[in-house]
Amino acid sequence: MNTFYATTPIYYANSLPHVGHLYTTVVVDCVVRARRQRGAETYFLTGTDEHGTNVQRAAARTGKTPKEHVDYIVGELQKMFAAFQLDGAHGGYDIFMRTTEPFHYRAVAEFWRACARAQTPKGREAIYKGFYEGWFCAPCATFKTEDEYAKPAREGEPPTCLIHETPLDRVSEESYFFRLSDYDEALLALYDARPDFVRPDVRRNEVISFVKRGLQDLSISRLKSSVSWAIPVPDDPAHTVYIWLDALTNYITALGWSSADDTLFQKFWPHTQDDEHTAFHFIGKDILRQHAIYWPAFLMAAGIEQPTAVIAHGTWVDQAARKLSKTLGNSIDINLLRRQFGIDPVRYFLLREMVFGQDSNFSYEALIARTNSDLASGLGNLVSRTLTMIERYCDGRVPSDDIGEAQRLHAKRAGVDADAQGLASAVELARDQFVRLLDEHAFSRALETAWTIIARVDKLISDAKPWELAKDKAQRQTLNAVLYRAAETLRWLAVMLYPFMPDSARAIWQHLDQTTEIEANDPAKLTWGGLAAGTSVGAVAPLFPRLDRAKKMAEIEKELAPTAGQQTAATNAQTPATSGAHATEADAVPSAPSNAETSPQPPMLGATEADAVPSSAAPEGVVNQIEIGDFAKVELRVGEVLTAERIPKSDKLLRFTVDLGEAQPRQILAGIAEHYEPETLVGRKLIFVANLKPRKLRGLESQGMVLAASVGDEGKPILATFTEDVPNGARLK
RNA sequence: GGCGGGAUAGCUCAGGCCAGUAGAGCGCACGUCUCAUAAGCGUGUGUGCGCCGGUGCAAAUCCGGCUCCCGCCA
Repeated sequence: MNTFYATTPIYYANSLPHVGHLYTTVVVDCVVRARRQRGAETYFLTGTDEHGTNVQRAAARTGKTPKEHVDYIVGELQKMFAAFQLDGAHGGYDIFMRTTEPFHYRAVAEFWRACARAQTPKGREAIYKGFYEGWFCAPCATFKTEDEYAKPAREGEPPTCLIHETPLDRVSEESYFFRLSDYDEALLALYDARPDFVRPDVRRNEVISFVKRGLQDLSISRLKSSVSWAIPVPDDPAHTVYIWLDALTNYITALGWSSADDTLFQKFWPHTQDDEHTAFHFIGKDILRQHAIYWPAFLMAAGIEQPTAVIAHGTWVDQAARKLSKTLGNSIDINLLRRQFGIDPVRYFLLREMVFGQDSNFSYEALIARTNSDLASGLGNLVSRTLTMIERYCDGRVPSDDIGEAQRLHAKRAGVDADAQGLASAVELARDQFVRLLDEHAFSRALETAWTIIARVDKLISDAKPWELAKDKAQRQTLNAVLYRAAETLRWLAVMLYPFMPDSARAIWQHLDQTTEIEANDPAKLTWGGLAAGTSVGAVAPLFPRLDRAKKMAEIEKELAPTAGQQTAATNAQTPATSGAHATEADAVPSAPSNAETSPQPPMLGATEADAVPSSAAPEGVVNQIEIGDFAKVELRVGEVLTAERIPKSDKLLRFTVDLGEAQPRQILAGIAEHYEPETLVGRKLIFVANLKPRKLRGLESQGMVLAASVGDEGKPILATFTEDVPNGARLK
């Protein structure tokens, strides 16, 4: 029997569930269900990557231990997956892998030892001890090269991360290295021998050109004193394992590699490259390098066969082509999606709208449009009209397809073929194309193909006009044949669409009173005529309700308003919703170093950017014009935050000391504590009103104010900042 | 700066390697039907192959140059 192992990345336990998690997991769920139909024995892994500095910090911020923190995140993810029926109980993943499991600790140590024993292709030891010194960005979890950080404004201060704008740490410590530099030729040979190893081609090209440029050895440990929340290096407890080595290894430790019971590993991990045993890693394109370079190199060192392929997909972006992130306030509330649209329409949208591999826009408008045109008017309506007619004209029982010899003339007169040959071969053709496209993970095109079948049957019905035939007793068999053909096509569609929309497919399946498990039906083996005459169709209910666009948008807005802020307490998640992002890398996505969680306004609601911002009554901004002299009265200056702390017993206030280029730093208070963590602001250069009359707040004098955009109905602040370096005290005018 | 990908109808995309009268879906307009979820079917709409030049009887497709966007790298 064929086996098929598919993985999502294990999601970094730093951020709450977002569209990226949902998308990758739905993709893998769809692929796995499709493979099961095709007769493969499958194993579906998802899970969480739970170690590292970022988790440690996020935990500290919320006053939890790292374990408490990751348990919380895991709970949220599992709740989300269960709500979307992606969990094991609903035929989804087989394992929710957690890197904090004891068996993983043990197996990672074993994996490390296996690498340490190994010789590189160039005959040297694969792991060696060295010394690493460099500027390290904790949020990025990587060392930064000279052009990846901004030089400090003053001598003797640390540079700042260009991405996070936070000061870098000078990390110089003893470290183990993986001799990645010795694997370049072996990796290139792998990509060459197996052109499908990295998909799609764009990504493959990227990987190859990266490797061709030469690889640097990879630091694969941290001192336990600097990163304690991690797996210990075997036989050297002063060190802990680098997060990516830890995380990537999960794909085999989850299968019991090196454990007493490695049945799953033996069964599902490829031991040779053939079509019988395949293993696919589905990832977001943002974590390509780790999966297409590091991981294969690690596997080579450990002497383990490679997976079948690493498949990278694109990112969901908003209409301005920006990544969805909470910081930008354009993130999508996936629980809202489920409540407002339901699981299957959301699945359908994700798989239909994104051309797999490319980036794609996410908007509620598009989701409504898809739901209405494709699901309600298309599939849902066809099911409804077919079943209704069977109910009305055939007493609710699927009629026979037979048109007797004597009746053929009648049929011909009504424009109906005597046999279903024409329809059957058209549907078979579409089916073959569908199966092929699905194999290639061309989800959107596979669905397009399935929809050609729907159009074909709609036309069949329109042309044959069953409602006319029903009036003519002589056309009884013609009517029966038409309705049979429509119903039989629905059976095919149910089987084909099952991986995409399991619930809806089952609903159709049950209407046709099918007793076999739908998943046991291989679409490639569908044969025409499988539906038995006499089958009772049961009561008809709409599969996909039509949505009133305006009403739905209003509901979404309404639902977004009160939920904003609910998530704030959860965790400090710098959450770029890159698809399937492994946050170790995902955090490298530009995002303000804040825990600005709330997204009070739904910026994706409007068709244009202008719509995205709730507009007050102010007409075109012509009210309240001022003279240039009025503006000149305001003294705006660049200030660097030297210290920042919460004010006791105040939820909102932060106390800053700010260098405005003056002899003494100033004390300035700002009401942004609900949205920014003080420690993330130290070192940042912000814009201040320097000539504001001092005033006392909570007994402390504030000698100015900080500038921030006020976003949404809640007035969520987003601090104004510079993308280039500016000297402290510089005047804005 | 280097490498890679892309620029096709209002929108989302096919076609491009093997050049032969510009495609699909959505949207929009009109017509039509009434079994059906204001759904279906039909017709039309779109005056679109980023720009310039070359080879060819013929170029979205091949060649050269350019512009813009995206990704990876430096």
